[in-house]
Amino acid sequence: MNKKEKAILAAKTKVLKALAHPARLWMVEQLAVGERCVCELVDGLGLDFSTVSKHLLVLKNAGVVTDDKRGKQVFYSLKVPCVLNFMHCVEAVIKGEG
Amino acid sequence: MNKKEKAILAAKTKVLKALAHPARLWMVEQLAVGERCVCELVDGLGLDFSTVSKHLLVLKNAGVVTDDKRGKQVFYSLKVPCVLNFMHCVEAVIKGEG
DNA sequence: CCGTTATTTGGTTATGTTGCCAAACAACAA
DNA sequence: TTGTTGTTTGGCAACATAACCAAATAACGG
Repeated sequence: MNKKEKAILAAKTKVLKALAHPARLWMVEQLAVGERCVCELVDGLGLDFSTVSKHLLVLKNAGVVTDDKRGKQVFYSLKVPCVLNFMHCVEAVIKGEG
Repeated sequence: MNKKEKAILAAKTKVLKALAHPARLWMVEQLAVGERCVCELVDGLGLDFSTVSKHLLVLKNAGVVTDDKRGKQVFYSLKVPCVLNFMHCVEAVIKGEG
């Protein structure tokens, strides 16, 4: 495995890691429906504002979501909708497990 | 979010977490080509046997791979090939980043 | 300007993950 | 049986992650 291959692997891992947390995955599924402000996500999750904000930063750094500040609120939306397609496969894995 | 929804979310997260490590992702990509014994994966990764074995256990517990002992060797293979399809999407995310 | 609301940043503590080593186990050969 | 090879398990030290609180920042209204 050379350096370039390692870098690609690290980049892919970053995306997967970003999705691999219940709160973040839930938010991604919400954003699939449509954009949400941070406050809506906080309400839905029942976590601290700061915690949600940090989770959103992880998703943003991974390139999964974008943010758009409008007035006092920040709206997040899904940047790459195909992310959801592979949830079907994840569900297939879960069923194969039982 | 009720208990059932939380359980489903946790199950999905387990699969994503299993994939969200460079060594494990690399192994999954290898297994997509065909089954491999642990020793081949150890050689490819340059990690300790015990480390690789534990990574494989994570993938197995997540339902991503299966193992088959033949003689002294254990062969691992991809249980749910669709897992690879979504790598295309992950690559799209990476490109969107640059 | 001052206060209020929405969000982010910093810091701390608790918890989880990773990798190595050593030891145990399993299958086979001598 | 003893040795050898391939693999798993247990344990520990290093490091990463997640949650909360408190404080900082940003946008707006009075």
